[in-house]
Amino acid sequence: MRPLFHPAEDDITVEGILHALSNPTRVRIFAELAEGGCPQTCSAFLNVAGRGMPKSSLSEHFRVLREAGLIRSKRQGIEMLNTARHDALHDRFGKMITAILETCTREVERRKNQKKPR
Amino acid sequence: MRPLFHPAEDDITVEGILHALSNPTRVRIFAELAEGGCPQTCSAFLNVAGRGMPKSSLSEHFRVLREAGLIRSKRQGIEMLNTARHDALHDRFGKMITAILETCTREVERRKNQKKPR
DNA sequence: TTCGATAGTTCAAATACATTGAACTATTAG
DNA sequence: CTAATAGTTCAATGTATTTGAACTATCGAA
Repeated sequence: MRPLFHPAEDDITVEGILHALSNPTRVRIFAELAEGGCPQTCSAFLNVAGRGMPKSSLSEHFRVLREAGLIRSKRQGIEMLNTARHDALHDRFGKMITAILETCTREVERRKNQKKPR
Repeated sequence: MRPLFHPAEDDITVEGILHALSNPTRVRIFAELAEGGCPQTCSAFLNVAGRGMPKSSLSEHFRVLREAGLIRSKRQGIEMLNTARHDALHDRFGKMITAILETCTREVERRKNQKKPR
């Protein structure tokens, strides 16, 4: 298995971040990693979109997040632990990422409230 | 020619916005429309990425921005005038969009400064 | 030290999306 | 009517995403 690629801090781009976060599954994964604080395995997200997601698809989503520089993945025994790369992201992208996550959280709430009055 | 589709304010989604802005050409177009203030024709952006861009590609980029709810396009005589949909975007997405545009502007500067010391 | 279970990756095929040259529509001016 | 200009649409091609199946890695038990 080839070693997992993590870009250097300098090679992280705003396009890469926006592309990675423009997918609803990925933004939910990243939000949990960034806000939750503690490292999470990949399989913790198998039911992230309600229906179960194929693990090959999940693996691909983690790869995109990793190669955009948003997360760091590290093997710990049998599983993989993923964390948000707070340090690498804070100075150049912190404000933007915070705004994106806030907006996503708020919009999820909004949709819930909109669905009820039927 | 079928009439141009603009989503209702309520149908604008954060995924749609992030997807639209995850393309460097589109984010540059939107930045100019949002920051410049005055309406702009499509062809004003034919040289947006240095090299000339095919007008069919440009048309497609404008369609994506329009259908994400980021811009409004209106025929004015022979040409099309495009404006940022500030009102529709402000309350729910204003902060996020501002942060994205600020970050993109700053990152463009950063790349310029990085290229010089060669 | 092998077997089985679990976690995740990689491959390859199918499907979806993006790009673009060429043809088309719409408007204006002469 | 004709020509010129602005932009859209179509269709072909190219690129990216999705996913089942096969594979690798690690651990614990026999």
